[in-house]
Amino acid sequence: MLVSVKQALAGQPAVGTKVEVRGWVRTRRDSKAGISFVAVSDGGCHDAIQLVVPNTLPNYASEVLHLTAGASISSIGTLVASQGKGQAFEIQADSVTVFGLVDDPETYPIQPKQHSLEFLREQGHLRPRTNTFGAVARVRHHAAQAIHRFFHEEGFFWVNTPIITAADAEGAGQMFRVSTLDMTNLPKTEAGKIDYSKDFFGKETFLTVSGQLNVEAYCLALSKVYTFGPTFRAENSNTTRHLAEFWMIEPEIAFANLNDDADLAERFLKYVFKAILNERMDDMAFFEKAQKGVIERLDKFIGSSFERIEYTAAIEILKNAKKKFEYAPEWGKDLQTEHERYLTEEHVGRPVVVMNYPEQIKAFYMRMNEDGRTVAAMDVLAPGIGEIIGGSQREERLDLLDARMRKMNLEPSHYNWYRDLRRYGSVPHAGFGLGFERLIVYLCGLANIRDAIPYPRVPGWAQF
RNA sequence: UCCUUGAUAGCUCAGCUGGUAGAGCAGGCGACUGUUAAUCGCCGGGUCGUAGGUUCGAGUCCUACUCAGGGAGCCA
Repeated sequence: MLVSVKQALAGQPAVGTKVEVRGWVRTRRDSKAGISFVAVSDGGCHDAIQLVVPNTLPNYASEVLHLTAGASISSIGTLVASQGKGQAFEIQADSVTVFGLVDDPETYPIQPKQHSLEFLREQGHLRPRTNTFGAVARVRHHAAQAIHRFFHEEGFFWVNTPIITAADAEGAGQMFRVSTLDMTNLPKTEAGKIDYSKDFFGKETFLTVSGQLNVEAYCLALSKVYTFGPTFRAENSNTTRHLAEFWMIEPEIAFANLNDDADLAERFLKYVFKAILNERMDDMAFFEKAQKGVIERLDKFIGSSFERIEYTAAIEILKNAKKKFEYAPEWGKDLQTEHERYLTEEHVGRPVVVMNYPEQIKAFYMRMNEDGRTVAAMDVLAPGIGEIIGGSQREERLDLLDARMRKMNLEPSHYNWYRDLRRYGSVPHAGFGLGFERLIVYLCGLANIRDAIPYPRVPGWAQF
């Protein structure tokens, strides 16, 4: 019977049964005792199963001895308890069928050795065969499943907001243009500008930078909703934390305030972290070897309650801190990464929610507080990474929303459908945004976000 | 975009005050072995990122460019 490598490693279905496994060779070791040991991985779990291949097989000399890392095979044999150390079970092979050998083993990029992550980024089509990227892919899948499961269990509906949009959701952020116009022969208006009425949608269109505004409309109908999909930013950011194409999770809850939002963020993160520790301990153990403390970090995160601090209080804490900062903390300015790390790592030593920021540094849709100078915004800061979630209570009062838009030089009439939501049965509501890849970076202890997504897109790089 | 570091064999790297290139791994061959990214021996493998310049002579010094890493800003 056909079994997965994962099953075989667990001795399933039972020692003594004839099983078939299929996968890719990791290593081959020959013994003159008349056998070869072939480690085979099918990617379904971290470890490879060991095949014990006797030299009596008809294709032993012609094929088995030419197996190198990356070759694809299937093998039928008997599942047995291993005589060697290092694995509990192995397969005593009766046959080995080769699907594809490696053309030129010397230049096959994925060798049984440590590769640099930079090198592997240039091998985007082969890097999923490595331990690291196999593990990242599996953790990513389980995280995505846990996220959907969390929201589903809490009564949320998944809303698929559009990828192609006409407006800039936050009035900030460079967008990728979507157009079918002939770039070598652009239609012009009488004023000499590009005539987008001739374009596919009859107007200027872009790839979305956030699904938030769209999902708010569904929130004010279905009460609890979330988005989980791709997002695009054309910023020229060359950092370990930015991608031009990334996946974002944005829940939105009606009849809720900022405290409800922070509660949701806390339940959400703990649920997902718990799921990964329960479901992917094999891969987490592997990451632990590369980055000591990643498991403990998640354990502590799950076990601690989030500290909540007012922005104004946070500034005071930073001003009174003995630590010297490169940028002096000052009320009215955004917290620097060094400030965020200090608050969460040194001052409280567990996750922190900073709440109620000065209005001038936050987006137009965030709700004005009673004090008239702060808005109901929050950032969740985590030890070891800093900001992991940003959210807010939304401004549900039309007059105040319009006032803030004008203050930020946005034309309210361009947002009429969004303003309608405040005219017809408006309610207090709140939500937050989370970059999925940043979550993966944190879970796996990765250093660069380009390794948290299968095919990273960043300025100057769109290979594969 | 700014600052900074780097680019030498398929991969990871060494190569001093300039004197025309080395190791480990991988690959091939052999030895040995129920082996664990095995071990040992031998062999093949390089336009030193690109283009100029200085010099009798450049991997090494200078200039420009390209690409990459790290940091910053922006943010998720």
